[in-house]
Amino acid sequence: MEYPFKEIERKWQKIWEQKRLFYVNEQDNRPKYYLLSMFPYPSGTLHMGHISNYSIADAIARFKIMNGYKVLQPMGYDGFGMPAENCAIEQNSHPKITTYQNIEKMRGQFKAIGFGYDWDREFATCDEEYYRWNQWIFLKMYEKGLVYKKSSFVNWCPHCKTVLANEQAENGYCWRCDTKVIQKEVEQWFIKITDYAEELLDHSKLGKWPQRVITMQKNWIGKSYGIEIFFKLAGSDETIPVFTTRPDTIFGCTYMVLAVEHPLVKKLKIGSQYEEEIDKFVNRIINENKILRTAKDTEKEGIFTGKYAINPVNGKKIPIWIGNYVVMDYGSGAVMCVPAHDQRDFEFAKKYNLPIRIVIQNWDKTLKLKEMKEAYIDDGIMSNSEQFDGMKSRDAIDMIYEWMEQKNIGIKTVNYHLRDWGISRQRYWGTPIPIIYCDKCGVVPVPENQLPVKLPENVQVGKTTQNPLKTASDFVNTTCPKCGGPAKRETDTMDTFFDSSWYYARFCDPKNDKMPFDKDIAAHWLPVDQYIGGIEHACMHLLYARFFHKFLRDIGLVFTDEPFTNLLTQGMVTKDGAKMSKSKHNVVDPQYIIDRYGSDTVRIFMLFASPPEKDVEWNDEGVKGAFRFLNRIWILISEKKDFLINSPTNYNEDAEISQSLKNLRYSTHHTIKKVTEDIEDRMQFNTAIAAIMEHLNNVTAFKVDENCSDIEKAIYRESVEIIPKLLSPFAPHLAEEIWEMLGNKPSIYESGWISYNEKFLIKDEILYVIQINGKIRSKITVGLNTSKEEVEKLALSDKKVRSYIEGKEIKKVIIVPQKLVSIVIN
RNA sequence: GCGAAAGUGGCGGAAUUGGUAGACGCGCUGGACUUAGGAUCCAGUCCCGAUUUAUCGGGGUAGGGGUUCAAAUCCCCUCUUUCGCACCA
Repeated sequence: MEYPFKEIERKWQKIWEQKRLFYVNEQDNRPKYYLLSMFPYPSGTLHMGHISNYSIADAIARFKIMNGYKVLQPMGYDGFGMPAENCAIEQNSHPKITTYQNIEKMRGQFKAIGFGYDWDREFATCDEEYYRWNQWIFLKMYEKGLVYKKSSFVNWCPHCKTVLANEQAENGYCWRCDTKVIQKEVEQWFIKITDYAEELLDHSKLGKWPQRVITMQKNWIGKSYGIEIFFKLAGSDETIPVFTTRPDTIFGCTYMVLAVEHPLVKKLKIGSQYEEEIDKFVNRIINENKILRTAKDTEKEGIFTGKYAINPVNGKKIPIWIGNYVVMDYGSGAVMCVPAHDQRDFEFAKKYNLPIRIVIQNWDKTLKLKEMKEAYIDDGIMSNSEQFDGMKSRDAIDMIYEWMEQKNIGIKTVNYHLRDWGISRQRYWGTPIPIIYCDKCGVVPVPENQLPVKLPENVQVGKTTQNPLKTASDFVNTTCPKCGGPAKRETDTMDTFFDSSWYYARFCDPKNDKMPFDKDIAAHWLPVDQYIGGIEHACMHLLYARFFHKFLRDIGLVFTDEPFTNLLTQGMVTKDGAKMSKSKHNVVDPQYIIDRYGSDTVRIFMLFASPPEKDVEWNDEGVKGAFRFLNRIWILISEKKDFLINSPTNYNEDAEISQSLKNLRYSTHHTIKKVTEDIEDRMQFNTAIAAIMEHLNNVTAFKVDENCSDIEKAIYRESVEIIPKLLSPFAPHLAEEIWEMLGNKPSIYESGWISYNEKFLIKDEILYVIQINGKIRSKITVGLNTSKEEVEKLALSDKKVRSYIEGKEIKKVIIVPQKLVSIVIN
C-alpha cells in the first residue's frame, strides 16, 4: 500500500497558504534571513535542475523558519530574452502572450511542489513595472558617466541581419540559418564595469563563497601590472602607445604589430606601396570569426605597413606590421615585439624573417641565437641592454619603470582582462534603451518623468530580418525632450543580464512605483544571506550583480558592499552521465515523477543522492528507494499513533534503564545532533537524511507493546516524535501530516526546531580499538572514567593482545582517549 | 598549453580533527508471505584464503614512493577525469 501523498500534499499546501506561513514583512520582529535561488527563465515547464536547486533552498528556508527566523524566500521570472522571442516565433505567437502563459504554467508547478515562497512578491522582469526601473538605473548610470556608446566589432549574421552572441556563432556559422558569420562594426551601448574592476577583484567582504567562483572571477577580471611605453612614428610626431608587462625586454624589441582594427592602420597605409595588399589583408582578417581568429592554435599572419617606429630606449628604427594575433580591445591594440623572449613574437619573426635579439641570458649564459627553437621567456641576466647589463631581469623591471617615467617615455599602468559590458541587443523582447536621437540636440536621455519607455506590442516578431523595433514607426518616431522637435528612439534593447543584476533588491519592495525599491526596506532585508544557483553564472550574472550592487551603493540606494553574503553553487542533474537535454533524449519530466510519487519523494531523492555542490545522477530505482523510506515512516506512524498518543511524555531521566532502551535514546539524541549540524554547519543534506533513515531503522527494530513500562513507552514516544521534526526541511508535507497524526497542533513550522540532550550522548562504556604495530588486533570495552593507566593495563592484559606481545619487547604504547590503544613492539 | 578540483565496492555516496574504511540508499543473492510479484518483510552482500562457518588471517580508498605508532585523509612523482581560462602583450 502506498501512502496517500496526493491528498496530503494538497491538504498542507492549502493550510500553509491560509496561514500565510511564508509571507513576511518588516514589522515582524524575528531576525531576518533572506534566501534566494536564481530565478528561472520561463520556459513553461520546470526541469529537474530547477527541482534540485529549489529543493535545496526550501530545505534551508524551512530549517531557518523552525529556528526562529523570518525567512524571505521569493520567486520570480527572468522573462525577457532571445529564447522567449524565438519560442514565440516558433509558435507563431507573440512573446508577451507566450511568456505570460509559460509563467502561469510554472507558477502552477511551483505551487504543486509546495515550495515556501512569498507569492506576494512575485514578478517577471518583462513586467512594465519592473523594466521601467531598468531604464531608471540605466539613466542613473548615464548621469554618472558610466554609460557610453562606441562602435565595436560583433558577430553578425548577414542573413538574419542580427548580432549573435559568441555561443551562437561557435563554429563561425549562424546557429539558425547556417550562414557564415562575419564581423561587423556596430554602434553599441556599453557600461563601464571596468571602473569597478579593482573593487570587484576584492572578495574579502563576502561570506562563504566557493573558492572556485572567486578564482574564476579573478581570472576573468585578469589584472596585470605593466607600463605603457610611447613609441614615435618615424618621420612624424605621432605617438603609438604600447602596453607591456616585460619592460626588461625593451632592448630586444625588433618590430611592432598593430591589431587590424587599430585606428592607425588607415593612416599608415595611405601612400604606401602596400596599400592594396594591406586593404585585402585587413578586410579578410576583420571578417574572420573573432573567436577562431584569436585562438591560440590559429596560425599567426601579418603584413608589413612600410612604416617604422622608433624604439624610445635606443632610437632604433623598427618596422610596423599588422597582425591577426593582436586584439584591439586589450591594452592599446599595439604590441612591441621581442621575438627572443615571447613565443608568439618568436613564431611571427621566424615566419617573416624579422630580426631576433637576445637581451636576457639564461642563468648559465649559454643562450645562442642560432640554437633557439623557441623563445626564452623566463627570468635571467640582462644583456645587450646598455646600462642594465648584468642585472637580474626581475630586479631590472622596477628600475626600468622608474627610468622610463623619469625620461617621460612611459607610464606605469594596470590593465584588466575585463572589458566594458556591451548591453545593446538588436532584438525585440527586452527593455528598450531610454535614449532619443535628435538631429538638433544629438543623443538625449529620456527624462525620468517620461519613464517607462514602453515596449510596443503591435510588432510582428519574426516577420522581419532586421531589429523588429525599427519597424514600429509609432515607437521610433517621437519628439525630442529638449527641443520638442521630431526625433527618433533608440531601437536596441538591453541584454537580459541587466534585468537579473538587481532583481534580488526588487524582491524587498516589489510593488514600489516611486523607486526601484525603498532604500530603508531594502536595508532591512539586504544583503541576501544565502544565494543558490548554478556555477555557470560565475563570471557573468554574479559579476554583473556585484557590480550593480556597488553602483546602487554609490547612488545611496543600498548600504552594503556585496549583494550576496553566502553562495552555494549546486550541481547539475545528469542521467547516463550527461546533462539532461532534449538532443540526448535523457530528459526526465519532474511532473511525471511528482504525479507518481509526490513532491516529498522527489525532494528526498534529490537531496539524498549527493551533496548539494555535486552533480546528481538521476536514478529511477533511487526514487523508489526514497518513496519506500517515506512509506515506512507513514506505516510506522499509522500503526503506532494510538499507542503513542497514550504513551507518557515525561519520565525520570536518571532512572536505571536497559541497554537497548539506552541505545534507542542515544539514537534519538544523536540523530537530532547529526541532522542539526549537517544542515546548519555543513549544508550536507545527504548525510542528514541518511541519519534519519538510520534512526528509523533503530526505531522499527525496537519492539513495543501495551505491556511495556511507562519509561519504555515514553522513550519510544520521544524517538518517534523527533521524526516529523527532522523530516520537516526535506519532506514537508509528510512531516506536517505525521506531526498532526501524533496529536500535535499544526503547523509544525510554528513549533520550533528540537534540541538534543548532551546527557544522553554520553555512553557509560567506551570501546577501545587495540592496534599492535598498526594492525587492529583486539577491542576492549571499559568504563567511562577509566584512567589512561588503567586502559593501558587492561589492553596489555587482553587475552588476544597477550598472544601477540608474548616474548616481545614493548617499545611504546599510545593511548588516544575514548578511541584506541596503539602498541608498538619489535 | 596554463590553472583549479576530484579519483573510495556492481552504482550514488559516507568516514566532520591523521585514529575500527565502505554509514545510508540503490542493485544483487537467498528466504518468508503469495495464484502472482515489478508490493512488503527478514537475512546476506569490498576482494582473496583458511576454518571449528555466530571464527580467523591477508590484501584493499587511481598507480608508485615518503612522513607517522597510525594515512582515503599530510608531502612528492605519475596517470585519469571534470571544470575554468586559453595568442591579453
